[in-house]
Amino acid sequence: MDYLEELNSPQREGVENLDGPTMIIAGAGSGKTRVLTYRIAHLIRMKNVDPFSILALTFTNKAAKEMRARIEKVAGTDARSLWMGTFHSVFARILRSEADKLGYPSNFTIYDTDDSKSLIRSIVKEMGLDDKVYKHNVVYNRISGAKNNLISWQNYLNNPLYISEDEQAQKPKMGAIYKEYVQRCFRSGAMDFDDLLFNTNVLFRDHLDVLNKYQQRFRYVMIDEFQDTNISQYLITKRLSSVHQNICVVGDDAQSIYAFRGANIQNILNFEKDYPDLRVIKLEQNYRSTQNIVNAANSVILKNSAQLQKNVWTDNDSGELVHLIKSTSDNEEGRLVASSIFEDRNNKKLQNKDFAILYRTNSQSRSMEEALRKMNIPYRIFGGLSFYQRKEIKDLLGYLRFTINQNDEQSFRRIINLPKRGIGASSVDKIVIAAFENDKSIWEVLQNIRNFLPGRTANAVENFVNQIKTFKIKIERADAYETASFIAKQSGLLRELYDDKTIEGLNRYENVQELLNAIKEFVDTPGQEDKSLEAFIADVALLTDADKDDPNDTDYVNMMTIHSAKGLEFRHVYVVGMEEDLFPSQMMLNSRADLEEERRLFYVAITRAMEKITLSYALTRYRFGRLKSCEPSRFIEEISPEFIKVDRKFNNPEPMGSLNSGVSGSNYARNLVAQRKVESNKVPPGKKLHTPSADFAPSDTRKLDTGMRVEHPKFGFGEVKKMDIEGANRKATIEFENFGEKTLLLTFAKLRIMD
DNA sequence: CCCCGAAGGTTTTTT
DNA sequence: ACCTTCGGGG
Repeated sequence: MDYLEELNSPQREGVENLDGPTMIIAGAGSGKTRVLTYRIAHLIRMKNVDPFSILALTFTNKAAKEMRARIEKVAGTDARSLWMGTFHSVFARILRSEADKLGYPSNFTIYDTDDSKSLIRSIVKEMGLDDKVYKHNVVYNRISGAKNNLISWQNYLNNPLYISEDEQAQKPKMGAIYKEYVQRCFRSGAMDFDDLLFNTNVLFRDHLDVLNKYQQRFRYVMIDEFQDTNISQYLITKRLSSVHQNICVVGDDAQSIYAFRGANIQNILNFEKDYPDLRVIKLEQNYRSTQNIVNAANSVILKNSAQLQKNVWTDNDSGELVHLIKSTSDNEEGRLVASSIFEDRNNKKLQNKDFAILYRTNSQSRSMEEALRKMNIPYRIFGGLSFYQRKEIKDLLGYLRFTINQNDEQSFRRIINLPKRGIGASSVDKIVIAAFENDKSIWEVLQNIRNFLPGRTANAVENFVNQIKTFKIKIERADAYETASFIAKQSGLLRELYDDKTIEGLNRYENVQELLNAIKEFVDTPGQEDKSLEAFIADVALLTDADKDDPNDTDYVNMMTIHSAKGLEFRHVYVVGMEEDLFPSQMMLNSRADLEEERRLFYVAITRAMEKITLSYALTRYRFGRLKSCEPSRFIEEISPEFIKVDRKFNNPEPMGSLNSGVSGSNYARNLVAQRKVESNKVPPGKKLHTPSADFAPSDTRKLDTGMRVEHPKFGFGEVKKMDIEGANRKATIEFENFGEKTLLLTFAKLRIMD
C-alpha cells in the first residue's frame, strides 16, 4: 500500500499487525495518530473489515473529529459507518438504545457538571447539612471518584475505607448524599457524565445478551490516549473485546494528565497482566520537534520516578535553545510575548496560526488578550466558558429538555420561574418535596397543583403546565428547528432578551439565535434522518466549544490551556505564567504524585512545539484584584542547562512602581465589540447600561461618567454627580430631578444613558 | 414574591 | 476583579 512507504518500522508494525491485543507506547510527536488512522484504513482496505464493526474511542471530541477526517482521506467515505467518538458519546448512544434494561427512559437527560453540582447543593440543603462542610465541589469530586472506581452507593455505604476516610474528613454524611444524589438522578431520568460510563458497566455486567450483541459487533476496538482512561472506561473496553481479543491501545505514560479525573497510569501496567500474549510496540522517533526541544523535554520528565522504559529521540536539526522571558508584571508579560510573536512572525515569515500561547488556568488568558489586541494580532481562545454553559443558552436548553423529559428536576428548577411568573423558591421546594413524599413525579404534582399550593401560585403553575403541554404537541408534529423556535418565542425567553437593549443583552439575544441556527443546521444536514428535537438534544450536553464552528481558513494565534493542547502541535509555543504556585499549581502540591502529574503537564507543553519553545514568567501578578509577588517555577530549573538560554541567577522581585491594572481583558474585548456595534448603529440611542445580573458591572462604570444624563425606571431622569468604588461595589451618586440626590449600587441599577 | 444594598467567596485542568 | 448569596424592606 502506498501509505506504508511513509512509515518507519515500528510504525509499520503497528499498522500491519491487526489481530490480537496490542499496546502502542507512543512518545510525543512519534506519529501516533498517523499509525492509528492508517491502522483503521488498513483494516478496511486490506482486510475488508466492515467499518461498522470497528470501534475507535478517543478522549476528546476534537480528537475524534480530526481522526475521522484523516481516515476518510485514506480510506474514503466507507469509513463513515465507523463507530468513532469519545467514550461518553459512544456509550451514551448505546445506553439510549438499551435504556429500558436499566429502568431509564431512552430519552434520558444528560446532566453536565453544573447540573450535578446544583443538584448536590439542593440535596445538602434539604438534608440540613452545612454547605461550608459539604462543599458542592468536594462532594461532586467524591461521588465522581467513587463512580469512576465502580463503587455504587450501596458499596460505598458498606466500604470501611470510604467510611473511615469520610469520618476522618469530618464528613460522615457523604455516603448518604451519594445515595440521595443517585436516586434523584434516577427519578429525574437523568445521567451525569460518570453515569454514562458507570451504567454501561452495569448494563454489560447484568445483561449478558446485550454484552454479547456488542461483543459480536465490535470485532476491532481501538483506544487513543489510553493513559487518560479510568478504571470504569477500561473495564468497558475489556468486556467488549473479550471475545475477539482485537484490542489496540495507544498511549504515552509521560503524557498522563488526567489523574484528577480518575485516570490511572496503572491501567497501562494492568493491561500487560490482563493480556499475557500482548504485543508491545514502541514508537520512539520524534518527527515533530527539534533536538533541543526533545532533549529539554526529556530532561524534565527524567525527574519523575515512575515511567515506562522509553527513549524518545529525533533526527531533526538541533534548533534553537529554549527561550526564557522574564517580566515584572503579568501585563508586561503580555506585551513581551505579543511583541515576540510580532517579530518572529515578520522575520521568519510565519502566520499567526503557527503560534500558540499555552497556560495553566483559563483565567490567565486576560493579560495576553489585552496585549495581543493592542498590537492588532488576531487570536482565538479555545475552551474557557463554553457556549453551551452560557446562561441564556442553558435557559433555552432547559425548556427544550423539560419539554422532552418532564421528570428532569434541574431543568424544572431552572425554567419554572423564567420569565418571572411569581413562583418563588419556596414554592419550588414545596413542589419537589411533595413529589418526593407522595412518591410521584414532579410532572404529576404539577398537573394536580391545586392539592399542594394555594390559589394564586397554583394559577401560575397551571399556566406553565399548559404551556409545556402545547410544546409537547409541537414536538410531535414539527422538526427540531420549528419546535425550538416555537418554544423560544412562546416561552417569552426571546422576548425578554430582545427587550434588553444592553450590550450584554444584545449578545445574549444573538447567542440564542446562534443556537437556533445550529439546530437549523442540524435539521438540514444531508443524511440526518431523525430530525426531531429529541435527536438534537440527545448529545448536546456532550458538546463543547471545540465542536462549534472551526474557521480553518482564518489566521489566528492559538490560546488555550495546556490540557486542551494535548494532541496538537505548533511551530512556536509560548508557555506563560511559569511561576511557582501557578505552575506547578499550588492546589496540586499536596503529594509527590500530584507534583509528578504537573511535571507531565509541563512535558506535554514543551513537546507541543516544533521549532521554538519560549517560557515566560512574571515577578508580580494580579490575583483577586491584588498585586502579588511571584517566584519563577521550579520547572524552569529542571531543564538541563545545555538546552536553555538563561541566566540561572534569578533576581529577587524588584520593587514595583505604581501599576495601573487597566481594564480587564475580556471587558476590554467586550468594550471593543460594543464600540463596533454602536458605530454600526446596532445599538439604539438611549441604550440601557447596567444589567440586573452582576455580569458586567464594574468595567462598565467607565462609560458612565459624571455629567451624564441618565434615566432610572423608578426615579426618572437625573444627572451623574459622582462615581465611586467602595470595596467590591461600584456606586454612582445621581441628582434626580424629582427625587433629589441618590447613591446607587451599580451592580443592579438599571440605568439608561440619555444621548 | 421581588428588589437591591451589602458582604462574602472564588483560583485547576475536561467529558 | 468578578460573581453569588444573604437578608431587610416594599
